[in-house]
Amino acid sequence: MPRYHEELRITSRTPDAIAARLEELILDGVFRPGQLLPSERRLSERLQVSRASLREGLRTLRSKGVIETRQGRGSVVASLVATPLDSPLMHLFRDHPRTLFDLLEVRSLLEGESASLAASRGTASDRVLITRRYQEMVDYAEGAETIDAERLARLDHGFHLAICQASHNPVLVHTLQSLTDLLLSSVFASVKNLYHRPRSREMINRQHARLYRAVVEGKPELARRAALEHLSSIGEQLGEIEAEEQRLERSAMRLEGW
Amino acid sequence: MPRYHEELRITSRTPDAIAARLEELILDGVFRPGQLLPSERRLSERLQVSRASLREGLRTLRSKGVIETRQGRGSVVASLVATPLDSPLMHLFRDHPRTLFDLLEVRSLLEGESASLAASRGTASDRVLITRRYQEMVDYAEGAETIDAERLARLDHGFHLAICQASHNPVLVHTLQSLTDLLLSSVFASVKNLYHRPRSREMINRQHARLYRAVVEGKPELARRAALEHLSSIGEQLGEIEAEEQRLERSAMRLEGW
DNA sequence: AACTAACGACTGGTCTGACCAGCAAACCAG
DNA sequence: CTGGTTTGCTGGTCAGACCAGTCGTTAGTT
Repeated sequence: MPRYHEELRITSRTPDAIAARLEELILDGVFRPGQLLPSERRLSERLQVSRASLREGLRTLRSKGVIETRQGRGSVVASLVATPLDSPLMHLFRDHPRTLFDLLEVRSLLEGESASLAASRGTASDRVLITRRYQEMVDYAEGAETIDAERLARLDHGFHLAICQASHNPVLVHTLQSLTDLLLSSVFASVKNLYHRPRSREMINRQHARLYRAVVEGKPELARRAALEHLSSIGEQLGEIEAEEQRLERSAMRLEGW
Repeated sequence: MPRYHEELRITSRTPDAIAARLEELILDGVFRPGQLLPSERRLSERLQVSRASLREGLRTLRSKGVIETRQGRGSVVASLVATPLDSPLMHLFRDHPRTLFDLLEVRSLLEGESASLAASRGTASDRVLITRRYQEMVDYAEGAETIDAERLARLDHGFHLAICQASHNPVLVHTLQSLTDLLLSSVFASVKNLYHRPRSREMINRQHARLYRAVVEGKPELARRAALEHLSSIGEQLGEIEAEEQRLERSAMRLEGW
């Protein structure tokens, strides 16, 4: 029996409407890159269409590269941009550490805007997600007796990502994401060190708390300032660590008779 | 009962194999542009696959623009002249104009920062280069009797790029560059229209002049504001043009008896 | 207790046969 | 000849079935 579910019929053919609807959901952040979509059976039931039509809709998304599907597993939202590990910038970073600060400069700008938008545009469910990420991070930072820097870094990243996604600007999410990837892949070692220094960790915790409060309480300008200060202080810490490493390296070089 | 027609199973999933096979037939000239394909029932029988799979295959071709289908008529091979360049999230831009504003939002932020940095950090030689680009652009805009929109767009872009480079932040240059590419490749037609509208062109000229002066005179905040206003006004203009095009498209659809 | 093999409950992939909706040519009454 | 109706095609959609990977759990073995 053909259905007349208005929402999916108005625009055009059913499968095209399905594809458009799913794309919207992705843009709205309901389905996020890397996330597993509901199963075909569930989706077709939810959208009130047959699985055949649903599948045709999914197929157009697949051919556009928006989702990836594997039998037995499901469909996941593809990351909007494949970050080429060998990007033109990577070389700059290896050869010229000063670009690290250039990177942080741009990131500050984007993180600040992102926090501000999250505070002003964030929905209730965004705040729930942000809170969850924040709690996970705090729980681990305070609960664990031995801290795995890599894991903490991941939780930290998750927290910032949640805030960014609450900005409801996919372009912003994407841009910030790729810059973060760049940062992590170039100075990951230093970032790890950051979490090993008790003084740095304390400061980071305080800044996270301020940022978190500003965002969930919907105070854009406060959120922006908190993000900016957070980033700039991280920049300083990273600078110290880099300098330290260079001193170590140079003394090692002297030891080796250079 | 599932079939095991070797020819269509070896490579991959059935519908993909179908799409590939049909593309081959088109390339071989068996089906020519403009020609009506056999009906779905006939094709599915001929290729020994179910109509559902055949339809998924056809849908892939449709989303690639290889065929066009109308209910009650059939599917015809599209003239395969224009091969549009494909990007993962290009489709999102075409199908969801709202992301255009997300893009402009981020670009404004970066252009503003870029202008501000250029004003505060720019060296004498930076100012020389910026001035040169600005002059080239103004000379062409005022001197030529017939204006080539594409050339003007290139000069415009060169001006903004010179400013961005004066910020002395390679990361900023790179990020802004990639966003600009994205913008141009998604709405290039609209951008061109921008230069064809006398009112828009005048406004752009005035804004360029203000931005230029602020930068070379070393006034960061003024430069940022000029850039922001420039971008936001361009956003408005693009919005108008897009809306106009949609109106044209819709009336064309009515003409065709949709 | 630790490993492994088998099970079961998912997932997507495919098939079938049915009915609806649009189109066009054949047909028939005026 | 003209205009409306019938008829048989087309794609569009649906429900329900079964096949085929995947993964967590559980029962059996070592």
